[in-house]
Amino acid sequence: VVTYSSLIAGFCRAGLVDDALKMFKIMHELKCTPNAHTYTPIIQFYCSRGGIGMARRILDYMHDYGIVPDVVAYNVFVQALCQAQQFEQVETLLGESDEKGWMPDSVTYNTYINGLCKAGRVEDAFDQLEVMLGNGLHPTAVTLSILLNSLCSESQVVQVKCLLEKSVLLGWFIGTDGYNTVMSRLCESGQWVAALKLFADMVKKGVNPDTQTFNIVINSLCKGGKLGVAKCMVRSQGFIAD
RNA sequence: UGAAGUCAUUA
Repeated sequence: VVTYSSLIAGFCRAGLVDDALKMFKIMHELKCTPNAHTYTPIIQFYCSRGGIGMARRILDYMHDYGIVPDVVAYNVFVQALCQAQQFEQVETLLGESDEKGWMPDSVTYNTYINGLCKAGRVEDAFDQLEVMLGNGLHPTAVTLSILLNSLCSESQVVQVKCLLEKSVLLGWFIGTDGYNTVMSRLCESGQWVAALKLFADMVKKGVNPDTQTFNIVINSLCKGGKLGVAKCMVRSQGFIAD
């Protein structure tokens, strides 16, 4: 199964569904039973091409044939629903999760929250965050990055600073990814001074900048013509340029 | 599972 699932994933990634589907035939001949890993890439392929109906049919098929779709399979589907802005469908799907035998995880909610944010429904996104927390799930680095990202595009630096402070009170740890998100929003509006301040902030708090952090800052310095400072940054301790 | 599939931020 692992061998064929890997092949199927590879074909799907390359856009070659037909070849992927041929693998199912071979598996059948070998009496090799597909599992959720086997089907998920196929579901994702159709989802990425707007084939939500097809994806749904595959999920139903799996269910009928006793290959219970797991949380990853559903997460792929949730993302497609979000991209199509079919949020009521997401609600329905989550509501039925119990009887369908799966439990939404942090990726499920991250996907949903991100979809709502991107659709401009930030209030709803925060409601879902509450639901997520109510289900005993902790916000991950990705959750925070999603929220910070939307707050940065919605409002101004001041409010983001508030969130950075509040995050400590809430016990949420904003790490490298969270800072990267905020800094890239700042840089995109040419606020490289604020970005550099934040850079200093994170170092002070013991959050280690990674290669992406440096790239974000260096990129904005270059765009702003601050080539000297940019060159300095490249020579920084612990930075591995890529 | 220490082998396969899903979410955000830079280029």
